[in-house]
Amino acid sequence: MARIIMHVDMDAFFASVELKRRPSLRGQPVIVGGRGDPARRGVVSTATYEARVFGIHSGMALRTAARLCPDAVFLPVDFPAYHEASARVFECLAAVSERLQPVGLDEAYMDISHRSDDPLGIGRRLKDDIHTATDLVASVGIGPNRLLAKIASDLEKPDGLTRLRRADVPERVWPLPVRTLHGVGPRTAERLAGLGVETVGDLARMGRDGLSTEFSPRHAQSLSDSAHGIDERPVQTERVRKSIGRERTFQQDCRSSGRLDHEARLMLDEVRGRLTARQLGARTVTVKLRYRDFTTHTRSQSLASATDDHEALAALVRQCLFAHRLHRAVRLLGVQLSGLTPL
DNA sequence: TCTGGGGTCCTAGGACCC
DNA sequence: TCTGGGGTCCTAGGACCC
Repeated sequence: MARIIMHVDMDAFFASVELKRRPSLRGQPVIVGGRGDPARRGVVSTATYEARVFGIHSGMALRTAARLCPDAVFLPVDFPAYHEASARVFECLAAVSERLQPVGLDEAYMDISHRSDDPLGIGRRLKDDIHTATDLVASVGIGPNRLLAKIASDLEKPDGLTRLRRADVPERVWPLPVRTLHGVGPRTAERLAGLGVETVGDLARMGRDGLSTEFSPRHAQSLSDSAHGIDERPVQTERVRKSIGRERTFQQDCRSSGRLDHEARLMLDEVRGRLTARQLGARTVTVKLRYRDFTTHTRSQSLASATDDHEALAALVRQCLFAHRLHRAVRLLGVQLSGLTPL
């Protein structure tokens, strides 16, 4: 039986939640990110469509955003509020299909192959339900797989409802830039541009063999498949967490190894709290350091078996930190636990 | 002094074992 | 003394996503 996948994506989610409690800001360029202070280090999480007109997009430095749009209203991220809104959205989604894969707070894939009613009708009712429950607007994409469902949900954003069939790919997907494809980031797009590939259609014409000069066999195959709208990844209803970590960018780069040692210890305390809350032990500790020039180095140490023994983990953190031999100012410090096992 | 913080997956080399 | 492959684990780094 042919699969039918639905992708639901909330429109400007964080910013829309903020506008609900600050209606006076409607119609203005609003940027949610970091501490809401463009003078401090941080990036844009979400911007309203009024702000996007100025070229502002998520991931952009707050400072840069303030330069592009000096009149924008900057707000700090408030995860508890977004979690609450997200929970109500997911109640609506769960009513449509229990084959549900959340992607962050504001996105999900659903497998609706088992439903016999019209997929577009399901999508329309779902959008209505979400709007009634939360006063928020969602875009819905429907396709034969996750890849095309996701592209479809983006096609008519905001407030979109779009279905893409495999047969629509040449006409509707091939003209789009390669960056449209999930898994093609800035680096891959750059390498593709070097091959003269700008659009998804260019990519399809290049084929797996044309790509294999530049990419690994697996990567070439998956790029070629994506360009043809082929994607067999199932909707994954449950996933096992593989790592837990905490990282922090300093407002001013840190040169003190004593301070780093102290901060690393605090981070470990916090991460370990989440570890024990989930009744997990960890086997591997990774310490990450990022410098001013944005080079990043990691150091890992493993134990023979998973533990939640604080002193043992703290000793590993110290070893990793020492191995880095700090002699440069540190911009970011991170502590991550992996090799997670139920205790 | 442009570039957060939470993650996932892939690759590649070396160690080690059979 | 010189020579295989295959498999798995560990570590480091890179790309990507929301």
